[in-house]
Amino acid sequence: MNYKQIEEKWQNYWKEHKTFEVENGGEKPPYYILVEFPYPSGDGLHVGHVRSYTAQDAIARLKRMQGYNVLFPMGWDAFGAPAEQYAIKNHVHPSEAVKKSIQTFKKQMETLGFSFDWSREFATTDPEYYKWTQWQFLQFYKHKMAYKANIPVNWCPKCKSVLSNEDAAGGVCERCGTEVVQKEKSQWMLKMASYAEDLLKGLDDTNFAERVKLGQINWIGKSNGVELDVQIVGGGSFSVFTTCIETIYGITFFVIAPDGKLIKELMPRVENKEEVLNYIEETKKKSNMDRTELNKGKTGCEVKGIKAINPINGKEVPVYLGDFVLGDYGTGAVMAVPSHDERDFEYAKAHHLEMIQVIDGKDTTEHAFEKQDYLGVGCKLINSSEFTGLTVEEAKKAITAKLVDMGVAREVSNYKMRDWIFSRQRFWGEPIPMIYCDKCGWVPMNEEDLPLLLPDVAEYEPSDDGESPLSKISEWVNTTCPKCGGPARRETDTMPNWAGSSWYFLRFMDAHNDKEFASMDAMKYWGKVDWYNGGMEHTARHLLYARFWVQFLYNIGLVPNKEMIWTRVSHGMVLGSNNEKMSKSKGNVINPDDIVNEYGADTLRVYEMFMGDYQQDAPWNTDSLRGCKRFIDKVVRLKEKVMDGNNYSKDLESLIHKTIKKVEYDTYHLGYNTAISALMILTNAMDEKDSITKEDYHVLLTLLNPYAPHITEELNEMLGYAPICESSWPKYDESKTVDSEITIGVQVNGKLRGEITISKDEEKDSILEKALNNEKVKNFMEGKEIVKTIVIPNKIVNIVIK
RNA sequence: GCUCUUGUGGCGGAAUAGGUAGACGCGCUGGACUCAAAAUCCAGUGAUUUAAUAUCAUGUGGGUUCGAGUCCCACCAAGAGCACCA
Repeated sequence: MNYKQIEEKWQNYWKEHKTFEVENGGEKPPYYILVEFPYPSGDGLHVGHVRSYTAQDAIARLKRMQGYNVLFPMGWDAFGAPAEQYAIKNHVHPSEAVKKSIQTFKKQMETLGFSFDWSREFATTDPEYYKWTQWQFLQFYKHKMAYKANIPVNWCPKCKSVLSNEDAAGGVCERCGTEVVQKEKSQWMLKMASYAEDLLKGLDDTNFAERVKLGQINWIGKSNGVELDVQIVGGGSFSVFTTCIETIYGITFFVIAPDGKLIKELMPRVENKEEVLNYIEETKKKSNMDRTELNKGKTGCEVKGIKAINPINGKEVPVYLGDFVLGDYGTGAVMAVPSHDERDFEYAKAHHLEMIQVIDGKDTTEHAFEKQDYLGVGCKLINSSEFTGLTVEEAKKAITAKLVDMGVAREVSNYKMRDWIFSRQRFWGEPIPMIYCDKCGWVPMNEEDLPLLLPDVAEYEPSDDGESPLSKISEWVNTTCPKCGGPARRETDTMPNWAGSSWYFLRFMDAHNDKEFASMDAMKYWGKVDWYNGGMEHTARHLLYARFWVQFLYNIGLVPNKEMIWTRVSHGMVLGSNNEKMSKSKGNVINPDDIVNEYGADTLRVYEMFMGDYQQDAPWNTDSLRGCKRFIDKVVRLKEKVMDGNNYSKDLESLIHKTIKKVEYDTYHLGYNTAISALMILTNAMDEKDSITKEDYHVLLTLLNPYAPHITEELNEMLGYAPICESSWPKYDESKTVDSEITIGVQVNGKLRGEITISKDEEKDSILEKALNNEKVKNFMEGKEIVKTIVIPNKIVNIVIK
C-alpha cells in the first residue's frame, strides 16, 4: 500500500469535489465547529495543532455523515511580535514573512487531510479583514467604551523598547539583561471592567466545560465587600475596599500605592520626602507580579506627617507606602489589620507596628487569624466597642449598616478584572484609526476611509522614546483632521493581537462580505459557534476578550446573540518524549511533516487521538505511534478475509452495534482515545475470524473514517462502495448492544472471591442462590454466619459474614 | 503568593451514577515462521509467594460505606495560567 499516493489521491478528490465547502442555508441543520486559528509562525505546524485539529475534524466528519451542514473553517491570526522581529532582522515587510508561513501551514494542513472549508479562509492581516477590526474599534470609541489613560509599561532603557511581562521576567530585559523600569505611557483602553457582571452572568448561557467557566470566573474575580471612605488629618481623603469589614477595629495602619495618585497629592505635606521618593523609585523597577507576591510584600516606608482616621472610632493611625498595593488597581489603598491578615501581619512585624486582635478564637502572636479560619465557625468579636460579643457574621452586617448610615461606606462588588489596555508600541498590528488634532483633540477617522493601511516600508526599528515604529514614518503620521481639516497626526500605536481574534469566528460565517463585517442573516443562520476548541492557555483571556467584544456588538445591535459561543473545550499539550514542553532549545521537537512522510497522515492522526486523555498533556512516544501504524496495517490486511455478504456476521453483530454506539458517543464526549480503543477491539475480533462479510468490513471502515479518512476511503472504494464522505453514519440497534448473559463478581466481606454467570435482569433470589452455591465462595463461608447479603442486579453480590 | 489541573503497572492510559482495578496500546520475556532479518502470528507480563493458593496494591494519612481509583477531611508532589508570548 502506498500511503502517500492514497492520501494525495483523496485530498485531491475532496478538493475537486468541494466536499467540505458549505453554503449558508439549505435543508440540513447547521452546525459550526471551530478550532482556534493558529499564529503562522516560521516554525511551521506543531504536533500540538494536529491533536486538536484532528479531534475537531473527526467531529466534523461524523456530523456531516449524520446529515448536518457543517461549517469547519480555518484562517490565520497573523499579527504579532515574531513576524516583526523577523522583519527587523531581515529587512523584509512582515506581510511577506507571514505570507510564506501561511503557505507552509496550509500545505501541512492539507497533507493531514483536515476537512476545512478553505473557501472562507482569511488572515487577520488582510486589509479586507482588519478594515472591520478598525471599524469595530471606532464603534467602541463612539459608544464611549474607548478612552486614553496613563499606564505603566515595562521599559528597557537599553533596547529602548516596551517589553511584555514575559520578556521582563525577573526584572531584567530578556534580550540584553538590562534592568527593566516601569514607564508611564498614554494608552488606549477599552472599558472591559464595566462588563464584568455581564460577562459573569453570560456564562449561564454557555455550555463551556466546567474548568473553562471556572477560569473565566476567577479572572473576573468578583468579591462582595464594603468601600470605606477614610479622612486624612488636616484635610483630604481616600477610599479602601475590604471584604472583612468586621475587622475594622483592628486597623492599625493604612497602606497606599507608591505609584498611585494619592501619594502625589500628599507630597507637599510629607516630612520624609527623600525616603518616600526613593521608595517610589525602587517600586518602578518591579513588575506587578513581583510586587504582589506574598513573600515579597514587606518592603515600604512610613509616610511621615500623614495620619489617617479610622471612621468607626476616630482613631488616628499611620499611613505607609507598600509596593504590594497597586496604583492602577482598586482604590490604590488598603486598610491593614495585622492580626487578621497574614500579609498585613508580616508587614507589621517588619515595620514594628501595633496589632489589635478583634476576633476571638486563636492566638495571633505568631500568625494572623484569617477569614478562611474564623468565618462560619461562630467566632465572636473582641476589642470592638459596641460590637464586641457579636458573631463575625452578625458584626459584618451591623458594622456595615452603621457605616452606611454614617455616610462613609457603601456595599459594593469589586472585580479583579481591569480595563483592557488596547495599545501596543509595535509596527505589526492593526493601526488604531484615531487622529490627534491640536484644535479638536482625538478625532476618529471617517468610517468610509477605512482600512487605514500599514505603510509599505521595510524598517521597523523601535524609536528611542518608546513610541511605536510607526511614529518615525512621518509621511504616514502626518495627515489632516477629519473634523476641521487642519494639520493633524495619526495615532501610532497599534492594536494587540487579541483584537483580530476577538471576532474572527463571526467573519467565518460570512467571510467575503464587503458591506459589513458579517451580515445579520448569516449570523442568524449559523447561530452560535456550536463547538469551539482551543488551548487551555486561552480559556481565560482570549475567550474573555472575545466574549466582551461580542457582548458589546450585541448591545449596539450588530450580532444576534449576547453569547456567540456555545460549547468550549480545551485540549492538553503534546509534550516532548522527555515530558517537557517541546522547544528548539531542548531538542525535543517533533515535526509533523517527518511523521507524515514516514508513517502517513492517518497514522499520525490516529496516534494523536489515541495517545491519552484529550484534556491532559501527553508526552510524545514514537513507539506508540508505530503501534497505531500496526493497527492501520491490520485493518488493511483484513481486506483479504472479506467474503460477499450484505449483513453483519452473526457472531460480530453485537460487538458491531456496541462499537457504533461507543465511537459515536466517545467522539462527541472528548473520548477519542477510547473510541480508537473500541475500533481496535472490533478489528481484533474480525482478525480472529477466518472470514468476514463485506458489510462487516464496510462498517469498520466507516467508523474509522473520521479518524483515518484516507486509507478508509481507499479500502472502501476497493469494495465498490460510494465514498464514505458522501455516505451516512451507520445506525445502531440499542437492543443489540445489550448482552443477555453477564458475568458478575461475588464478594465475601467486600473481597472478590468468585464469579457467576447470570442472565440479564435475573431475579435477586436466583442470583443469590447461584452466588451461595459457588464453590470458591462456599470455601470462604465455611463455619461462618451470614450477617447480610447485598445483591445489585447485573453488577455484584456481596455476602457479609461473621 | 493567588487560581486551576494532575498523581493508577516498566510506559501512555481504561474504569458511564460508589460495584470484578489495570480495557486498548507500547515495552519486555519466551516460542512459531525464516538461511537470516524485517514483517506477521502464538503465549506470558502489577508486586510478594512453593505450582493451584494467599496477601498487598490507584501519591501519603485518616473517615463514610456491605463495598472507595471514584465521596469527605488533612497533607505531600508535579505541571499550567497570572493581564504586552500567541
